[in-house]
Amino acid sequence: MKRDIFQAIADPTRRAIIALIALQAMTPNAIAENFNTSRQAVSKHLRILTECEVVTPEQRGREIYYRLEIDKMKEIDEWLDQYRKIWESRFEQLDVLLTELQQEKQERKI
Amino acid sequence: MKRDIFQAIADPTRRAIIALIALQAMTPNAIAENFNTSRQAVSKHLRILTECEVVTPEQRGREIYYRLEIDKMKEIDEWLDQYRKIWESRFEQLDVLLTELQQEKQERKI
DNA sequence: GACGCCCGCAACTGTTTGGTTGCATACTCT
DNA sequence: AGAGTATGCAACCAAACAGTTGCGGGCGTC
Repeated sequence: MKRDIFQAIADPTRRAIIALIALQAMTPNAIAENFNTSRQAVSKHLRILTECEVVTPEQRGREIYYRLEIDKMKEIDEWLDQYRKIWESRFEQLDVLLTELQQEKQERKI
Repeated sequence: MKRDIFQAIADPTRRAIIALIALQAMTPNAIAENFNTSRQAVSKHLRILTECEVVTPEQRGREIYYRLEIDKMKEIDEWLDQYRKIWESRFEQLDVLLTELQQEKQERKI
């Protein structure tokens, strides 16, 4: 079964889990208490997130803390980069257009 | 039916379509020719992408050109921003740690 | 107007997914 | 060792999804 980061963030519940554990690792029970979902549902999402390596389990006694692998988020950032270039170049084009219009205005004044 | 940009990019075929039409609008047939998929399969993905407003159809004669709404990509960028802050702060912490180690080294030399 | 493209829509199929329920395992505390 | 807690795993279900097939409606050319 091939999973990727994009599938991981496709589900709103999973995005909520990611946001929740971003700042500090949490246990499945603690996560489930934070929004109205059953522990088992959270557990299934955590399994998927673990498979995607977005999240890493850390056993501490009888509890398992799940920690966000922030580096995986960078993968999305890298993928987005190709489009960032496009919207930045569009912005530059708009900028060029605006300055051209400004120049025309100036020339007409003369 | 609620769709969002994250569902749009969850499917690899859809990411390929997005990448394909990023630079210039294309028709469903033209898109389908670019990778081994049927026209109808592409058409279904385009419908989902249209519902997510990632893509906009433009009728020209009997052809329909699909154009990428690059601004929708910015939404992902904005969502990613909260995590970007985290990994940047981690990097800074690492930096602080390194300079501290460096200082200790210096002090020991004295 | 008739034919040939380009395309969306509806019906159908096999697969995946999100969620629930029940059970087994492992650790902690007394 | 026994009770209680934290958790994963398998089985099951309904809904969603990706893809195929067939059909009908525009548009353009002859």
